Parts: sequence; structure tokens; C-alpha cells
Amino acid sequence: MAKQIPDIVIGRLPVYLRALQQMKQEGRQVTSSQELGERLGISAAQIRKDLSQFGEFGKQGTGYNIEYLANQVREILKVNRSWDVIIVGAGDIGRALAGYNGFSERGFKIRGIFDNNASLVGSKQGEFTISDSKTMKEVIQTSGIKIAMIAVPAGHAQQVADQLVEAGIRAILSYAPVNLNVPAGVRVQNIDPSIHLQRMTYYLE
Amino acid sequence: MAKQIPDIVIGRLPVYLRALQQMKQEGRQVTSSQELGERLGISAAQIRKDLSQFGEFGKQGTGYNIEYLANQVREILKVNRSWDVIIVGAGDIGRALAGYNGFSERGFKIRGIFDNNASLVGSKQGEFTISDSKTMKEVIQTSGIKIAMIAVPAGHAQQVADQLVEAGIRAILSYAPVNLNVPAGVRVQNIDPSIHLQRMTYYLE
DNA sequence: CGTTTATTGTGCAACTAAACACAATAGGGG
DNA sequence: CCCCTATTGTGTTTAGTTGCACAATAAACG
Ligand SMILES: NC(=O)c1ccc[n+]([C@@H]2O[C@H](COP(=O)([O-])OP(=O)(O)OC[C@H]3O[C@@H](n4cnc5c(N)ncnc54)[C@H](O)[C@@H]3O)[C@@H](O)[C@H]2O)c1
Ligand SMILES: NC(=O)c1ccc[n+]([C@@H]2O[C@H](COP(=O)([O-])OP(=O)(O)OC[C@H]3O[C@@H](n4cnc5c(N)ncnc54)[C@H](O)[C@@H]3O)[C@@H](O)[C@H]2O)c1
Repeated sequence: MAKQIPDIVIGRLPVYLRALQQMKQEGRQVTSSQELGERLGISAAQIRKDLSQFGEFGKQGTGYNIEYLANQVREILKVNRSWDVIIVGAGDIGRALAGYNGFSERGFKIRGIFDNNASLVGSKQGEFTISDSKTMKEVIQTSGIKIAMIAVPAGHAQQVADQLVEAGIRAILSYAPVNLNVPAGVRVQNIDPSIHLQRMTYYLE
Repeated sequence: MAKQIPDIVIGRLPVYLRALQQMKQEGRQVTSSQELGERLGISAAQIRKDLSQFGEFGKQGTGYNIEYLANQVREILKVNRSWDVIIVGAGDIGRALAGYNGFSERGFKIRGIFDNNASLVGSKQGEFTISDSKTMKEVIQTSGIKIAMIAVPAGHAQQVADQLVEAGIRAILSYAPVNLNVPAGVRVQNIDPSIHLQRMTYYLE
């Protein structure tokens, strides 16, 4: 069996990928671990070691071909294809996510947005029509969707997560400010701006 | 000089605090490192060790008084007071943040929302009126604001960050999908849903 | 008032992650 | 074609983090 890759390394790869995509857009062709490190505030050695877990992508003296490396990282992260994603909760955050056009170039395609508020169901939200969350399970299962974003109030998030997992979702990005409990095999990432702010106040005067 | 506390410990404290606040709301009075750990998926020993960096907050045999511990953690994180925050960019995300009522109970007060689009300036956004970003610096300086959230397009984020730092901002929460470069002494936290999603796809089939 | 139970705070050991430092070498220039 | 420079990939060292295990002790109970 191949060596187990640390979570923390996987966590950095998307950051590298984003920087590579940006360099590509700037018209650049090659870069080095040093340059990448300077941009990201990470040591060059760490970037090299992280990448070396997966193969040899660079050339001595030259560095890395940006497009090639980006494609390799996409392959490692399995975002060299497009993943279907659904959004649950069509409030301010859910609608902002539905209207965000930054997902497609990063490997994700929004497949639907669901709400349990009957007065929202059926209304247009950009290119999407808000669906009744009663139909969520069927959509997830017939389309084989594995990823969901939760944007419902905190008090409803656990219950929504339970439904999603039961329907077959295996990765959840939650905007609700609560800890979700999910069975092993299901991944959760949380986005809570208050938490991020509180991580900085400690360092302020 | 007091022992230097690792960043990674500071990063967990807001998560503990959120769980404590939730327990309090559930009417609970005491908890234990074990119970907290189970809720958060963190080992009890780690929670005890993290807290012990700052003092002795529990009682053998009994555990921790929730309200007391929450207050201690608030004090450590300096969120036992209210921090003024501004939002730059009054698009979908900026407006969602301005309308979010979850900040006040976590130690933050939105003091203004700024945009450089003349046709937005002056319009009402919930309880706020969108201000011209030309006036940002003055507001920051006269009110002594230290924290800002950036919700402008990626291509404008670095420039906005530069302006903010120059005006005196010392902590930035950025929603723009780019790496910001800021001088030492300024903290940055990033929220980018694509990054979070890409951290999970690796583990999917 | 002694015994039992629960649970803390922490020294130490084990593990994990980061940094260092250098041989190997690609490519450019003379 | 050889030397010089830049830069990789990695073995080794150093630093940082987590988990273990237990003495200390608060409270409950009989
Ligand atoms: N607005 C922000 O900037 C912001 C910031 C941080 C966190 N959050 C969090 O994100 C979540 C959403 O925030 P929001 O401002 O969009 O809230 P919102 O109240 O505007 O929207 C929530 C939506 O979820 C729907 N909903 C409720 N229960 C549901 C269920 N069981 N199934 C399906 N849909 C359901 C509601 O009908 C509503 O449309 C909340 O948990 C909030 O705390 C929001
Ligand atoms: N909408 C989402 O769900 C979402 C998700 C992830 C990331 N983001 C990111 O968050 C940021 C904001 O997203 P959005 O959807 O709200 O964008 P948006 O285009 O709706 O709004 C951006 C706002 O910023 C203003 N602006 C532009 N340059 C400015 C400047 N120099 N100073 C002040 N204001 C300026 C614009 O006038 C506009 O009102 C973007 O970087 C986007 O990539 C958004």
C-alpha cells in the first residue's frame, strides 16, 4: 500500500493550485518552489517536500512548468474533473453561492439549490430555480451527488446534515456556526467568519 | 516573559468557545473535557492541555463551569469586548455579511460597508448605508478600527488590502480567492469555498 | 468521616511536521 | 564541450504537537 499522505499536506495543495492558476493567468510559464513560497508565505523546502510525496514534477535548475504542475495537482486532488454540488438553504448565503461563478474553473458545478420554505420554492435565483428540499434525496441519489454546501440556520444544520448523509452525500461544506456530527467516511469543512475573526483578535492590542 | 502560545492552540480556542456558548444556550451549567471533546471530535487530553496554557479553569471530579470557562476563553481571545469591523465590497457577499446578525454575540460590531461603485453608494443595505470607499481611510482612523472584511473581486483585493493596512487595519478576513501580501504585524485569514471543497475531493472515490 | 467516583492538570514519551543542507543535474553561456 | 548557476528531491536533524498515564483532589454518599 502506498504511503499515507498527511491531511495537512492535502490541505495545502489547493492553495498551491490556486496560486498556480493565478500565475498561469498572468501569462507565466515556469516557477520555482522559492517563488511560490514567497507568494504564499511558506518555505520553499516545504513546498518541494509536499509535492515530492506524489512524484517528481520539477527540473533541477529550471523549476516547475506551471501548467503541467497545476494539472498534476488537479489530478492528485481529483479536481481534474467536475464535481456536482448542491446547496441547501436559499437565504443570503445560499443565494450568493448559487450566483458565484468561481466554482466552475475550480472543479465544481452547482446542480441545484434547495429550501424548505414553500414561498421560496419555484422562484428563480440566477440560472437556478429553488427546489423543495423534500426532493433533495431523490436528486442526490439519481445524480449520484457526493458534495453539498449547507447554508441553513444553525439550529437546522445537524438535521440537514443527517438527511444529506443518509441520501449519500460524502463531503459537506457548512456555513452554519455549529459543529456537525457525521459518521466516519463523511468529510466536513466549516466556514464561520466569527471563528476566523476570533483567531486574529488574540494578536491585536 | 510568558511562554509563547502556539498558533494552533489559539486557533482551537474559538471552536471551544462556540461549543461552550451553545451548551450554555442549551441550559447546561457544567461540562468536562471529555464531553467537549466528543462534541468537537478532539481528544479530551488536548482540550485540557490547551486550556492549561492559560490557567486552571476546572475542578477535579467536576469539570468546568460553562459560563465561567466561556468568559475566561473570551478574555484570552480578547473578545470579552466588542470589536468594530468594516466591510469592503457591497456585492452579494458583502451584503450578506452586513445583514448577518451572528457577529454581535461573538464580539464584533459592523461599523460600515464600503464600495467604490457610485451607483451603490448611498443605498440602504439593511440597517447600513453603503459608503464611498474613498471615505474608508478617514472612518478607520477616526474610529480606530483594526479589523476589516474584504469582499471585493479577486483582482481588486490586494489593492484594497494595501489601502486598509495603510489606514491602520491590523486584521483582515478576506473572501477574495487570492493570497494577500501584507506587512508583518498584520494578520490575514482567508475564506474560499473552492479551497475547502478541494480539501475534501481527495478523499472521495 | 472514610470511601468511592469522576475528572483535572501535567510530566514524559511517542509521534508528526518543518527546516536544513547538499548531492544531483538541467540548461545557458562562453 | 565544459563550466557555472539555479534549483530540484531527499536523508537527516530539529522543532512542535499530541497522546498517555497517573497523582491530586473535589464532591457525593453512606
Ligand atoms: N449571512 C451571512 O453573512 C452569514 C455569515 C456567517 C454565517 N452564516 C450562517 O449561514 C447560514 C445561512 O445564513 P443566511 O444569512 O443565508 O440565513 P437565512 O436565514 O437568510 O437563510 C436560511 C435559509 O435556509 C432555509 N431553511 C431553513 N431550514 C431549512 C431546512 N431544514 N431545509 C432547507 N432549508 C432550510 C430558510 O428557509 C432560509 O431560506 C446560517 O447558519 C448563518 O448562521 C451566514
Ligand atoms: N458570492 C459568493 O458566494 C462568493 C463565494 C466565494 C468567494 N467570493 C468572493 O468574494 C468576493 C466578493 O464576491 P461577490 O459575489 O460579493 O462579488 P460582487 O461582484 O457581487 O461584489 C463585489 C463588490 O465589490 C465592489 N468593489 C470592486 N472593487 C472595489 C474596490 N476597489 N473598493 C471597494 N469596492 C469595490 C464592487 O462594486 C461590487 O459591489 C469576490 O472576490 C469573490 O470571488 C464570493
